Amino acid sequence: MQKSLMDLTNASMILKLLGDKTRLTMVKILESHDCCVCEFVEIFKTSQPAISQHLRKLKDLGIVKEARRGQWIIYSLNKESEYYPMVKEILQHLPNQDFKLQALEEQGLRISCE
Amino acid sequence: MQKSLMDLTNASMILKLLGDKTRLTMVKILESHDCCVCEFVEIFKTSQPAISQHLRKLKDLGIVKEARRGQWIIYSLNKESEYYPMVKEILQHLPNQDFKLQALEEQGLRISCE
DNA sequence: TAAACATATAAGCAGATTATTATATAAGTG
DNA sequence: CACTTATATAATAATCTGCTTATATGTTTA
Repeated sequence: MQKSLMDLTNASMILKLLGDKTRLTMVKILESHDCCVCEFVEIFKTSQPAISQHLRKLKDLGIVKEARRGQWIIYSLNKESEYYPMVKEILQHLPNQDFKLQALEEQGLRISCE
Repeated sequence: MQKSLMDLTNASMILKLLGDKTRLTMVKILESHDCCVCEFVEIFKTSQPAISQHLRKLKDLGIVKEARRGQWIIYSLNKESEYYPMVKEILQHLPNQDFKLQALEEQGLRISCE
């Protein structure tokens, strides 16, 4: 069972990054659905800059990537990241968060980004 | 492939705990060998209180456990922890750190705790 | 092109984190 | 029992983190 090995410096950086409940939840959500910033703002009931800053950190280490679509910027998991294998395994220990996006949909708030 | 599920609050706490290079290395070392505090002090070239404090945090969340043996306190991974399954998987992505203990042995510093 | 919307960046602050120094506790030894 | 060794705890200082407010950038639309 050989797994992709990463050095301890990088590994601890990634774990610290995921060691924040907001960011960890973001990444878990992105595991099943791409999302734009405004959706995260709704989900986490926090300010847009706070969300942007979390996403920036995730992007800086290559965990997520962004793609502009009109005025929205859609974030997704970067499955090409050298860290993705470990991240994916971690996510498998976490409960699905789809209900959070479903709640948005019921409020009609998800449509805004489609 | 159902894994042990943990809630996001606890998961982020564990990841934050492991998101420190010293602690992550400690846990990786403990994966293959029990260790006492004085060995960690040698390995990390840092102060004894700093090591004690890292171990305290790991112990507080149940990642490691301690056992007194004479004047030494031997730390080991707590495999009964509800978090152990995830921790174990994370460790599998990290390079073996046995060489650190071997270096101690060559200096005759490991014997002190045996 | 001005206004509205979505997002990013910058600056500043409060709370958390980690290391250090000093001291306390506990066990072993002469 | 004094002394040494191993470890823990407390207090403190320096650094880091994450949030807020304010503002800038970029896109769409009237």
